[in-house]
Amino acid sequence: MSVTDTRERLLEIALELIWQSNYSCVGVNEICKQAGVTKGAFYHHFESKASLFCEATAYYWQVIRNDLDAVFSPLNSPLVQLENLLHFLIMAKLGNDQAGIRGCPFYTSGAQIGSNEEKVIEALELLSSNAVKYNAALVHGLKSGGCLEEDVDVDAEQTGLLLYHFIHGVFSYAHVHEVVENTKRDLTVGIYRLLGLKREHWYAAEPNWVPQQANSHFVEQVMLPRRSD
Amino acid sequence: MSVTDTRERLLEIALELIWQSNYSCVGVNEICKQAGVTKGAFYHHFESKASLFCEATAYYWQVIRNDLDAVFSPLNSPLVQLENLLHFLIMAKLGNDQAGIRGCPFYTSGAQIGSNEEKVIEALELLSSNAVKYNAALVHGLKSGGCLEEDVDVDAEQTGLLLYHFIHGVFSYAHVHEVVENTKRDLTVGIYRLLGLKREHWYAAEPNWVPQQANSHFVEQVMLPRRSD
DNA sequence: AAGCATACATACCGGTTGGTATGCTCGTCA
DNA sequence: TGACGAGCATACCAACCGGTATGTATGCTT
Repeated sequence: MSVTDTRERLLEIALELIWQSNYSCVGVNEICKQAGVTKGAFYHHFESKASLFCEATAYYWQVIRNDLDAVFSPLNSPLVQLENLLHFLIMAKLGNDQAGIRGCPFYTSGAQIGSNEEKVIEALELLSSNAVKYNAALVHGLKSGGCLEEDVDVDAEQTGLLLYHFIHGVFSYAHVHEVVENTKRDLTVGIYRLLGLKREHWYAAEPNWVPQQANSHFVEQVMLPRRSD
Repeated sequence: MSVTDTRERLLEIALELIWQSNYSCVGVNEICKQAGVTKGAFYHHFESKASLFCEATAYYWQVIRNDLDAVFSPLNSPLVQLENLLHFLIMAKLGNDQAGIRGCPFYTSGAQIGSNEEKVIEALELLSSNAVKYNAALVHGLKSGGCLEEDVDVDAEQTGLLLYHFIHGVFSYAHVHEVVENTKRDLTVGIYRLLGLKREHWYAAEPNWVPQQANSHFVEQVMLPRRSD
């Protein structure tokens, strides 16, 4: 195993475990066990569990921003971008098999970290603000394209934030209650409505986004009970 | 202290602590300490931490359903009900002082409980399904009153669920990131949009709901660091 | 007054947590 | 060839976790 391998492996496993469960439920021991390394290796590469978490957020963002850039590629019309987003969300959170639901690995974790660890909160804020920026750009494109109902006193930035809230609300619920069936439908309708998408554009475009091979290693399966049993 | 006092006190303190933080971060020791009782008393009244949590959900529901019934009183027009809901949410989550943000005490807790403890998941599901019912009733009323944009293929039940997702998304975020300023505005706009509320009814009615005195004891302050430091 | 159950208080338990101290094994370079 | 640091493995730690065993004060019943 090369030098950077162990480190990356720890990051990936940690992400996967936190994704399936959440920060406070995932112990250092469990991470090491799944990664096939010892605690000595862990604390050789990371100074603390929180530190790992910080680096994992950056790592996570680095991974998904490629996908997001593809989803929101300027080559795609705003309507295609929208359908791409929906497709991306469904794939990322539910996966191909639609077996288990992953929450956002970070969304529910914020409240579980000591408030003294400001670095972590900052990392989370960077993540969410970036996500909102993508959303806002989408809104802006749709608006310019005349796809949205007129709405003078609400700007793209705010609508992007509304989308962010809603999306995480949906998946957070789905993650906890393990219901899948209506998730895609609810997600779609909710986003359409929050956008104020004109009715004639509902389900109008076909998504052209496909998961990038480069990320498939990231979604490799790690077997463990979903919660802390 | 009377017999039922200790028990109720434990329930209330536990709720308050979970509210400010979350299930897995709140220990039995901390609950006992804040409640001013010993562990012996705790395990005299509750057979486990999870059991307490179950009873707390029921207790919580019993408390807020009075408020919800007042918010959604048939004496109020649907538009007033809507504004009441907004008012209620802001008051319940942000409080009068707008100092700290409380997440829903249960929303983020689901993922932190052993999956073997099915009872807890059931209790949570009852809670959320009840909330959705209230929302759905509101949607139905607004629709009957002709306040909503026509939307043939989305029923009241589904819209109620969308509202639920969005609301919890907003407060979950606010709770973690401790931002308050735009919460009320975002919440309002998002709900209006998800409802498809006709533009002429935005901000149209005045809420007539006021917090019930009976619940004020429930929101008593408990001092502790917000997260598990 | 005897008997007994309720309502706790105190002390303690095994297991797990995040974190550390120490030692070993390599490849590298003087 | 020998010093040395990077990259770990092993063993261990105090703190804390949820939970329990046992003692005790109080009040009700008979």
